[in-house]
Amino acid sequence: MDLQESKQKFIDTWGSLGSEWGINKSVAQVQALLLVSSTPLSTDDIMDTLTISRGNANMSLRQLLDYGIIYKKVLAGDRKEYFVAEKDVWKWAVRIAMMRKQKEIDPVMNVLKELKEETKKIKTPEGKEFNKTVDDIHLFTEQMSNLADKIFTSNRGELLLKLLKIVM
Amino acid sequence: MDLQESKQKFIDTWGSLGSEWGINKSVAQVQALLLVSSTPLSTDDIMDTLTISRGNANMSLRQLLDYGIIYKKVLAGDRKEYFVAEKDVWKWAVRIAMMRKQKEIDPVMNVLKELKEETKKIKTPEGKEFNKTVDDIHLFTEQMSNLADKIFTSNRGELLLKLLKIVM
DNA sequence: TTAAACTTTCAATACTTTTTGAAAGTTCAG
DNA sequence: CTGAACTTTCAAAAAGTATTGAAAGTTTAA
Repeated sequence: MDLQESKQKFIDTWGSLGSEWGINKSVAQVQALLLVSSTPLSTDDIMDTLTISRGNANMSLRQLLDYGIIYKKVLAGDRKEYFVAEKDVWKWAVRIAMMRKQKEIDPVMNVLKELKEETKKIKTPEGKEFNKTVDDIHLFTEQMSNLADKIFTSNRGELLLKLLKIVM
Repeated sequence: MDLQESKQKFIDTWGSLGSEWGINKSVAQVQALLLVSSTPLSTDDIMDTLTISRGNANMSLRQLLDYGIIYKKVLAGDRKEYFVAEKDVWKWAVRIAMMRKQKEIDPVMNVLKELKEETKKIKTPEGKEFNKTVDDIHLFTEQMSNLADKIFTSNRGELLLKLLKIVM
C-alpha cells in the first residue's frame, strides 16, 4: 500500500464513520481530504479528488467552516479560495461535540423539563410513575450535559490527564 | 396537556432524538413507549399504539432485546409475549454506548493503527506528515476509547460523582 | 397430530436524505 | 463599467433507509 492508497483508505474510513454518526459522508470525506493534504486545496481540487459535484463540495466546505474545523486560506496572486484543516484533534472533536449537543440534546432537555413540570401535578399512580421516569431521564441527561460543558470549556491535557488518572 | 398527550410527546421526542443519532425512529419509539407504559405490552399493543406494522414492531423489539434494554415478560395464563423496558437510565445508556463503540469505533481504530504502521517506513516529508496526522488521531481515539471502557465497567454513582467533583 | 395462536422473514413500496449541475449571484482586475 | 473568474443556490434525480404486510415458520394446548 503506497501513500496515495493509504490516504484514500483514510478518507473512505472517515466517510463511513461520519455516516454512522449522522455526519454527511461528503462532509466527512472533505475534512479527511484536507486533513491528509500537505497543501491547501481549492474547491476544484476537492471536486476532482473526491469526484463530487461543485454544489456538494461547496456545501460540505461551508458546513465545515461553520463548525470551525477548517479554515479559508488566501494564496498570494490567486483569486481562488483555498482551504486547510484544523489539525488539532481535541479542538475539532470538542467543536463537533458542542455543536451536536446544542442542536440535538438541548431541545430534548427542554421537552423533558416541560413534561416533568406538566405531570408533577397529576396524582394518579400512572401519572406519578410517568413523572418519575421523565424525572430520572432528565436528571441523568442534565448531569451528562453539565459534565460535557465543563469538558468542552477546559483544555485538553489538563483535564484529560485528571480523568485518566482517576479512572485507571 | 393530559397524561396521554404527555406520553405521546415523550415518544415523539425520543423518536426524533434517535433518528439524529443513527438509531432507527421506530426502535427509539418502541423503547419510549415501553418506558412510559405502566404495564407490560404485547407486540399487538405496540403495533396499535404506534400504528406500525407487525414486521416493524417485531424487528424493533428484537433489536432492543439484543441491546439488552428491554426484557421479555411472561404473563401467567397467556401465550403472548410481553415486553418491559429497563428503567435504569445509566444501565441502558451504557449498553447503547458500548454497542456503538464496538460496532463503529473499534473498526476505525484498527484502520488507523494499520495506516500508522504502513506509513511509518515512508521517509518523504509528505509521508511523514501523513503519518503524524494519523498518529495524532489514533492516539486521541485510543485515549477516549480507554476512558469509555473504564466508565462502562465502573458503576454509576461512584464514578460519575468523582468526575463531577473534579470537573466542577 | 392438529390447528389455532403467535412470531419472524423478506420482497416490494414508501419515504428521507444526498447529490447533481445548470443557472444565478458575486467579486475584482483592467 | 465590464466581463471573466469564481462562489452559491436550488429544483430535479439518484441513492439510501425504513416500513409494510402477506406468507412462511414455530410453538403449544388439547
